This record gives sequence, structure tokens and C-alpha cells, in this order.
Amino acid sequence: MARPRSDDKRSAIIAAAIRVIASEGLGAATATIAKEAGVSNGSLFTYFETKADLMNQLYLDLKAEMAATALEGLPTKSSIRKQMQYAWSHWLRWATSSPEKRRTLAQLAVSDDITPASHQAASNAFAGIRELLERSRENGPMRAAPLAFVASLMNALAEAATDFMIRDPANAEEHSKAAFNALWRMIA
Amino acid sequence: MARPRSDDKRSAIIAAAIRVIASEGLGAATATIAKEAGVSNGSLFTYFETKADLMNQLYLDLKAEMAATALEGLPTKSSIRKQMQYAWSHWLRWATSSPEKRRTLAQLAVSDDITPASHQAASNAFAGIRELLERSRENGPMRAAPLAFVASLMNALAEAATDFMIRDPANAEEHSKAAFNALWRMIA
Amino acid sequence: MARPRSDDKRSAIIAAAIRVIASEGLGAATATIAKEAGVSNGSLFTYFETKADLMNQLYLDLKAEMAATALEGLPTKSSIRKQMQYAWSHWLRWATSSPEKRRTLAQLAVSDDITPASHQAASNAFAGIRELLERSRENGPMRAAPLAFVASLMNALAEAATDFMIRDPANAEEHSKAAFNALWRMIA
Amino acid sequence: MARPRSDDKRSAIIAAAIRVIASEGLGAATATIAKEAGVSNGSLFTYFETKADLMNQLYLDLKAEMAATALEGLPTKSSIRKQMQYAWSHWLRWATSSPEKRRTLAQLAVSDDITPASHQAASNAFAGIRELLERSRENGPMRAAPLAFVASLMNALAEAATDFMIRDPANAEEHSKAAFNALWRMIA
DNA sequence: GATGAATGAGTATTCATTCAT
DNA sequence: AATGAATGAATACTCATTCAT
Repeated sequence: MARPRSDDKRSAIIAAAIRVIASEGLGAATATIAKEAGVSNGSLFTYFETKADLMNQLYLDLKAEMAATALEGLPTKSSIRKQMQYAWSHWLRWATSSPEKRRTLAQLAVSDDITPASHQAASNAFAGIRELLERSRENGPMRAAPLAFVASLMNALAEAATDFMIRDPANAEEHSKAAFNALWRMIA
Repeated sequence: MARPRSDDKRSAIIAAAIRVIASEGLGAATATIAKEAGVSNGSLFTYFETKADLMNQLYLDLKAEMAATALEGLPTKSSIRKQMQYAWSHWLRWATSSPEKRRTLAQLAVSDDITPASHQAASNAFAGIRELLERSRENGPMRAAPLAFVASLMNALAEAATDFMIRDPANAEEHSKAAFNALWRMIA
Repeated sequence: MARPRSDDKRSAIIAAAIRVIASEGLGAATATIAKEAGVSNGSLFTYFETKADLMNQLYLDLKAEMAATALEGLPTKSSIRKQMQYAWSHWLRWATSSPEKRRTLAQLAVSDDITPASHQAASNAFAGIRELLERSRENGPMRAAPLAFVASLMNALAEAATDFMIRDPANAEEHSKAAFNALWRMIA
Repeated sequence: MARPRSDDKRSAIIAAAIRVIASEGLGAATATIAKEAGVSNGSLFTYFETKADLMNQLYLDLKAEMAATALEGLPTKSSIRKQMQYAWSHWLRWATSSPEKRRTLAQLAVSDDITPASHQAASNAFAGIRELLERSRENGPMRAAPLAFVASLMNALAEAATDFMIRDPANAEEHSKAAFNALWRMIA
């Protein structure tokens, strides 16, 4: 319970959890995750106090990675539409090309183990994207709606589009664009 | 000649499952559900072969009720936009006013216990709504996209809107309309 | 619980029990036996008060059939050796040619459900054979041993021989004779 | 580095199983065995993967102990008859003086849980005794019979004799000798 | 008498977490 | 800090028996 020493081990556990939860669901045993990480089951609990704690940290890690990927290399000089489109396509590309992370994230998102605080923190990680969204819709038909509402719709669109891109990878790029255009029609 | 199997008991178990799962999640014990239904734990298994069977039937019941509510009293003589709006508002009203059913349905929708066959059957229950959607988008910008993709977007929008209506009930009607308008902008 | 009406049903249950226990062991559910007999599970209990009661009656029926088969047509005018050999071969033939009955009987014989009274009654059914045995050994080396001891040895020999005949049916007759000769060497 | 698995605990569970099964039969609950062994019910499963696994190991342990006892201190310089008699009397003495072990072994021997592999392994433990038997019968009337058949008869005799010795302990030694003489008449 | 639904005690096994080594 | 054995609560499902129809 003292400060754990090895960041490698923490990472190994997180990575193992992604793989195991993707294939076995949230019911996966901590012992299974530990073994997959090459760590003893006891050690898992020196890096994460409880299973729920592991879940919450995993959730945050994944959300943060997702947001960072979306904004990495953002062409801040371009038009807001271009920037939004850039973020959108990177976001969906990440989700599409990391199927285990996405599956695991999807399960965590609906889990009762994730605390409101974690949901809040995850939302903060999306601040950059929310800002983009704010500027995108500021002259559009949803300019008066609560931003959280619009964000929720955007998120839902991204989820649905990703599902479809995974199910029909041949036309993934096309689906991504179609969904972005739909988004733009909605808000701008 | 023996005591006949009672529809009341089946309903009681289904209703109890809705309540219990809404508050305890899918991990709820069958014994808890049975007790809540006023039935012995053994009896639960004469009405549902396994816990998974109960989950699947519950899922179908809820999906069917949702679709039926959306289409009940549909003004088939009105314009397609009016019809869609009618279905949309009934759909969201049902979801909003049955929070336990909605919570439970949300959990079931992502559960591994729900078989592909059940998902298929649930989809069939939505045939009427899908038809409305087809006619709604037939001249719009998404006329060439796979219907399933559009349906998925519509569903995601409905989910997001419902979440928001529940969190902010004072403006529920407004949110419903805003979401509908967003939908219409997207597809028509 | 009143006197049951139909002997047919009793027989059907007994016969079903033989088949089911032979294949599923003593743990077989009464419901399974009832279904195999074409009777409702409730009815089974009007013919046999408890499962243990069914087991005991089944045990007795099988033991009695076994003894009767061994002695049927006994050549009472022949030498005692001839008579014993006749009973022996009929006994083993029955065991060999009724594998389900034998399997079931073997399981019942070691079951805790069979009461001492039933074991006693089964022993009585073997009175005829025991008498043969008494006359067989009356001048032999075991003439002073308790008859029950000799009977026990004879029974053990018959069991072992039967096992072997079933495992090696091509030489069944030979094994039967070899075992009989061994028996005769032992007692006469 | 962690607490090592304790042989004492394994032994305690095995010993507890012997006692519990002797008195309650094979249906005995694993929890009962664990409690009798002074171990948590969970721990039982760190020493034995399943209940069936426990049964199989128990069966082997008992069979091995039985065979070892029979052959311990065998006077290999004596005549074959003397050697056989020595093994026979030690065998029956063990069976007689360990009634719980014997009861339990008898139940296990007919259990469906015991795998063919275990029966095979148990048979291997009896190799020494089988060898004695081979030399005992090599010039006798059963010299041409399959050894396995003769072994089966010998085993059946031993079982029957043991039963009788337990039921009539006052004359145990006498019964043992009578049975041995009967065996010798049979095979030598 | 016949039926089969109702009952609820009973059981192997799993798993998060703790703790001796 | 690391290990993995120890713990014991928790859970789906079965089954002999009873009883309403």
C-alpha cells in the first residue's frame, strides 16, 4: 500500500487489464489480469487498492489517451471546421485501430464501478475537444443548447460511427466522413 | 390437471427483475429477484431456464414495449415528418418516464448474456420505426448510406437525448425537440 | 399414498429406474426416472413413498429375479455338483445378459440407502441357493466355517467372474466354468 | 517467498476426507471435509482442483498404502506359499484395522468419479502382489487363465474375508487363514 | 388417482482481498 | 516490495417431496 516502486508494473497491469477485459468482460478475475501482466495476484493490490480502483484508473487512462490522440498535431491555424474534422478523424481512427481498448472502454463506460469523480475527470480530459465543439456550434442552430448536451450528441455519434466502421472496415473512411458531415449539419 | 403455470408469476418475476437490476445491476442474484417477486428461488427456474434466459426475455419484453409505445396511435395520414416526430416524442417519453426500465434496458443492451438471436429479434420489433426512418431520409443527404448506419445514429441520438432529459427534467420537452430537430437536420 | 391402482405403472417405474440408474448412477433424479417411465414426477411418489423406498424395492426385485433365474428348472434329481453347476451357470448367464440390471444392482448393493432389512430380505431370496451351497460343502474343507462366510465367498466369486465375462464375452462360457471349478475346489 | 503450500494441510484434508466419507458416503460436502480438516472451504481447492480430483488422489493414496502394507517386510527368501500368506495376512490386517479407510476405499472403488487412469495407476501399485500371485499359480489348476482373472478372484476373496473379519472380529485370524487356504486350493 | 407447479434446503466452486513468509 | 496461500462470503442451479387443481 506504500508508494509502489515500478511504473513498469503499473503499466503492465493496465495493459493486461485491457486485453483481459476486452476478451472476458468486466467479470474478469483480478488473478487473471495479474497473471497476464506477469505479476503475482498479491502485487496487483499494491498498485491498485481495489479492483474498482484499477477500473477507474484504467478508464481514465483510456479516455485521456483517446482525447490526446484526437488533438495531437491539431492544425490550430486552420478554420474551425478543418480543426474539428481533424480531431474527429483522429478520434475515430484511434477507436477503430485499437479494438481492445475500445471494447474495454465501452464496458467501463457503463460500469457501476466507475465513480462520478472519474466521469468528471474523464470529461476534463476532453476539455480541448469541448472547446473545439463550442467554437463549432457558436453560430449554429444549437448555439443555445447546453454545451454538455451537444457534447453528448457528438459523443453518441462518434460511438455509433465507430461501431459501424469496425463492422464494415472496407468503407471505414467513408463512414467517418459521413458521420462528420452529419455532425456538422447538426451543429453548424 | 395440475396447478397451471401462472402468467402473473412470470410477470411478477419480470417486473421484479427490472427493479432489482435497475438498482443492483446485472450482477443481481436470482434469489434477490425471486424474493422481490414473492416467489421461491426454485420457482424462478420453472419460468426461466437460466438466469441468461431471464435476461434475454426481459430484454425482448422491454424492447418490444418501447417500440410499441413509440408507434401507438401513429397519425398515419400526416406528413412523414409529423409521424416521425410523433414516434420520437413517444419513444423518448417512455424512456424518460420509466427510468428503471430504461436503466435495466441499458445494462442488458451491453451484456454478453444477450444472444445474437435476441438482438435480432429486438431489431425486428423496431421494423415499424425503421420504416419511418427510411421514408424520412429518402430524399435527404444520407439517402445513400446504409439504413442500419442511419438507424444506429438515430438510436444514439435518442439515447443521448434521453440521458439529458432525465438529468434535466425541467426542460425535457425542449431537449426532446432539439434532438429531433438535430436528427432531422442530419437526415432530411 | 393410498393403495396405488396400477401394477403396470409400478413396473414401468421399476423398469425405468433400472435403465436410468444403469446410465446415470444412483444420483439420477426421480423426475428423470418418472419421465422415462412415462409418468408424472408426482405419481412416482404414490407408488413409492420416497426415493429410498424405490431403491430398496428395486434392489429386492432384482435380487429375487436373479435367484429365481438361477434355480428355474433345477435338475433336482441330479447330483449336488450338477445342481450347483446348473444354478451357477444360470446365475452368471442372467448377470451377463442383463447388463443394465447388473450395473444397477451393483450400485444398489453398495448404497447406503439399502436398509439392513432389505439386505436380510435379499438374503432370504437366496435361501434355495444357500441350501445348495450347504449340501455342496458339507463334506468339504470348509464344512466347519459359518455358512454365511462361504456364501460370501461364493458371491464374491460370482461377481468377479461376471465382471470378467462381460469384459471378455468371447470366452464367457469358459470363464464361467473356470470360476465354478475354482469354487468347487474351494468348498467340496 | 510466500507461504509455501503445506504438506500437512494436504494430509489433513485427505485424512478428514477418509473420516467424513466413511461416515457420510461420497455425497459428503466439500465444506464438511474442509471443516473436519480445520481448513477453510476455499483452501481445499488450492490443494485439490475439484472434488473429483480429491477423490482420485484419495483413492490412489489408499490403494498404495494398502499394497505397501501388504508387502512390507516380505520374507523374500521363504517359499512362495509363505510369502503369499505373509502378504495376504498383512493385507487383511490393514483392511481390518483401518475400517474407515476400508469403507472409504470401498465406496471410491465403485464411484464414477474415479477415472480409468486412476484405476490403472492403482493397479500398478499392486504389481508386486500380482507377481506373487503369478508365481503362486504357475503350476496350479488356473495356470492357463488370464492373470487378471485370477487377480480379480483373489481380490474378491480378500474383500469377502475382510467383511467377515470385521463383522466377527473374535475369529478374525481364523477367517483370514480359512480364506487363504481357500485361495490356495483355488490356484495352487 | 394423476398431474406438474411450488418449495427451499443444499452444494461445488470462484474471487477479491489479506497476510505470513 | 513481492509472492501466492488462506480466507469465507457469495451464487446459480438441482431435486426430493408436497400440494393445489
